[in-house]
Amino acid sequence: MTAFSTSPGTRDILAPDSERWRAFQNVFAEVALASGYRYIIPPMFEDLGVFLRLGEATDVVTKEMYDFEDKGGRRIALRPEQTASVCRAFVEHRPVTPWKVWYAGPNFRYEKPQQGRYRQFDQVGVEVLGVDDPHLDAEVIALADEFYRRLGLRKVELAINSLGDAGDRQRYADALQAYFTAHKASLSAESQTTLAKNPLRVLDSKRKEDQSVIAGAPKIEEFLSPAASEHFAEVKRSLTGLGVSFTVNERLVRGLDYYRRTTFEFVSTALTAAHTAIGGGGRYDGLVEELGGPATPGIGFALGLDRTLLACDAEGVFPAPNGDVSVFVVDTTGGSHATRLCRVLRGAGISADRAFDGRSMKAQMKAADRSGAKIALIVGTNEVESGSIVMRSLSSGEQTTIAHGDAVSAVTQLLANQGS
RNA sequence: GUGGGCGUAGCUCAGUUGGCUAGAGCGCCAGGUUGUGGUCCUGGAGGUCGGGGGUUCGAGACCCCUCGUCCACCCCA
Repeated sequence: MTAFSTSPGTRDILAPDSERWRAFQNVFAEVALASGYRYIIPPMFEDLGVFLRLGEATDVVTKEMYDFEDKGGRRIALRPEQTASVCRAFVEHRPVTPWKVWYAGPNFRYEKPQQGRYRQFDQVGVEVLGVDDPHLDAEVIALADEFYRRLGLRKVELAINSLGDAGDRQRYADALQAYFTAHKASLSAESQTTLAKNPLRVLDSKRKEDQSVIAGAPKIEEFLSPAASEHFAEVKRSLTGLGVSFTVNERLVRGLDYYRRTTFEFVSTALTAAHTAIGGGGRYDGLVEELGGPATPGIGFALGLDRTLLACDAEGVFPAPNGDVSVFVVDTTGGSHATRLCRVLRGAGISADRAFDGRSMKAQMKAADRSGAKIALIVGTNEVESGSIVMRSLSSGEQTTIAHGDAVSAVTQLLANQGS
């Protein structure tokens, strides 16, 4: 019989990585909660239509959607991201604005896996609905910046841009369409294909043969309305005031069609792989409306958990937390003493483990060593007769005999001494 | 979806132009140590060589297909 393994693009996250993931999400939760964001848990699948609003020209929608028909005949899709779900939730519940939420969890995209890219991938992120103020844009960006700092990352660069309002964006897209069409012959075959679908995305091409054409392309700046232009200027002023360094990248258009005005992206310069973007986001004024809600401005970002952790590895920061127990109980009399001792210790808030199956003392000591415990409590026939326990420091090898009832206090004291 | 590399023990890998019952290190189990781990020594368990088909007297090695994985393109976190 053939054993099963995980589906392509998915994997088991085992300890200690799994504990690192939890710690990662905990740090993000702290940062978000400190800024007034509340936790939201949207469903992992929704009506396909929710995600079609991401834009008909986006690959996420056209070729990467995990969609299927459920037993009730509904068109369902596993969420490829969470922004659309949050907006749908906003329309459904109509919370008072500003509505500030944060989230963490898996998304699904049917792509070919490679480094830093999986079919099931985790993101953490925030969204704010109902606020147009450029100071919010700065707050949101600064929040991501603060999070990276808390992880210990230093080699993260922030690029920002403004795509203008819907009208600006459209006029710019038209201008790009005209420009690139005029220079079509000089573009790569891939970019020519892209041009037909979304001229903005041609700016994103990394191909060498496209660079000279891209360099001469019209700039978004010239198409921004006075309002959008002033909004962007205020975002930049606010960021500068916060001490968040950034560069303006006029070619930063990002992959999802719903972006308006402010867009931003975080890139790790410590990563050498193909995917160095570890987070990004922007404004999506108009998305709520498209989902059937009232005209509502929105902004948010999502950070890729995998990629950010890869960046952490590259910088040698944010290691996995220690998951070792404090005490390991060795019982050579059958195991019932270990059962009771573990219960007492755990009840007192001291993490404890023990061996099973009546293994030899040597084997149990080996297990104790491997457990990473600081202390071994040893109960053999001698100890049972005298009502005592041997307490051994696994680092120094020193051991003392304590009274059976003193286990918690003696262990607490020894741990305190070794803790420093 | 396209292209390339790689699939041999739990892990990392070696296996000469195809040739005995497929190896190493680490890990695991047991013993050396009749109550005590981390070092050392000895022994042991564990592999349908990703799967299927083919060539051959003979295939882990060669051919075809397939699956998986890694990397890159596309795109994105």
